[in-house]
Amino acid sequence: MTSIQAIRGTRDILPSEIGNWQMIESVARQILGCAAYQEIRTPIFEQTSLFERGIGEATDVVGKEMYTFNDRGDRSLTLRPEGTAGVVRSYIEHGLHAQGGVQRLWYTGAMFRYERPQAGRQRQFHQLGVELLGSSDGRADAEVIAIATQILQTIGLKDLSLHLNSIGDASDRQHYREALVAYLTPFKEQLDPDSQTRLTRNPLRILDSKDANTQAILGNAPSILEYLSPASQTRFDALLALLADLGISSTLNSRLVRGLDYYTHTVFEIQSADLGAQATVCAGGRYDGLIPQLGGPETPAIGWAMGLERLVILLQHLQASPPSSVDFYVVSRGEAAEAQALKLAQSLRQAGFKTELDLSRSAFGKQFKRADRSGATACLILGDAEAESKTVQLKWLNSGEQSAIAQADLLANPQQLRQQLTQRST
RNA sequence: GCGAGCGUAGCCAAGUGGUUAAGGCAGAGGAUUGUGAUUCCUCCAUUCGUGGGUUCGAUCCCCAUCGUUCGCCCCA
Repeated sequence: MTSIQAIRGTRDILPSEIGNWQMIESVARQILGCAAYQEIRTPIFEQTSLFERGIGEATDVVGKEMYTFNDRGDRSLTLRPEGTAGVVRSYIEHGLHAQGGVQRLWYTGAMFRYERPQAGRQRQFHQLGVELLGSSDGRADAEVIAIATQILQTIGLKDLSLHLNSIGDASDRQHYREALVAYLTPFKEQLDPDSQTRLTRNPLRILDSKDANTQAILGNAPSILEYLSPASQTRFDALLALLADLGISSTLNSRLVRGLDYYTHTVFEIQSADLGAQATVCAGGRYDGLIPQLGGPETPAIGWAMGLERLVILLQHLQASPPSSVDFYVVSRGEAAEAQALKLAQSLRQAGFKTELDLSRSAFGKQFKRADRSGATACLILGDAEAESKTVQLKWLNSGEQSAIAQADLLANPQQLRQQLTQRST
């Protein structure tokens, strides 16, 4: 193809598949509204240093996946690879912490990572996420997880599993890191090549290596849970009890570590077995250290993000996006009738009826065929005779019944018309 | 960034080193100049992602490139 096509790793969401997207957004909006979360919209690009400092210079996301460029003023900018950093920047910049108490925020939008496209992974993708800032209470962790679960359930997904872990505070993690390195170093030569380099750069990441041999070696490795301080341990136990009390089942996974540097204590993922290699549909955790690190006041916080493309893929496995059908399909023929048809269609729309006007000027037979295919409940017919008498033929498409009615009377009783439509549509 | 598979119309597809590139769906027109089923007829790829090479000749073989799919890395 020499014609212009969408950039690699980007996708058009076409009208035929938009239904699931809109459904997810409206479900999330409704649930988050009920939980008193407020939407926040932050810019799609930010100073590069925000992500370098927030996400961590050593992470792959920052190291090799960012869309970074210099603008005409020679500032280094980056298309956001995730949502939390921007929200936190905004929180600090506008002093939202000074408004007292906790802030419950949510966002949705496009994110960008320069990666090789694959099932459930694109370069431009969409996330929906929440951030609960200003509380270190275990109930905050439980609330946020419960909301994620509720959203996923309400949009109709099943067979999801919640994986949960605590990675403690910075000092817990430091002690554990040393213990893990001490355990793995004797096996260094037997580890897969990636894990060998991670041994010095980011040893915790070895835990979720997919290499079978590495996993076998990890069988006897120390667990992070043994290195939690008493306070961290108490905190985690409390969260487990709260979740159990909410009826949310979870799997404890001491190998679960997250890719971004800012996480502390609670980390979790919600996975589907139905997505191939990209199984995680929602992931998040607590990030008590991030806000001070970005220049804000000491503020504990927790959040998560869902990958919307992945949700849509799962929904498509369940059922096709529901087709939209119209109430009235208006066919007309002849100059006067066409003009009246346009007016009639417009008044139906103003009254809230979904109305499609045939613009083809082709034979009535063709227009009826299109009416049929549009899935319309009823067809309105205007020809020379109707134009003359200011009437319209109203035809119910699934029964074929047809009757004439004065144009002026069609909307005389909109409630009744709506009722008829509901009855006659199958 | 690495590895493997694939690229024929809007969609799904068959196909072969030789020349008019099956079929189906969708679409357009007509049989039916005011009534949607069905049926029937006609039309809808000078071209097989793109560029180059081998060849008397390439959609088919080779190379490159782009895209895509799956996996690795990593992540939502």
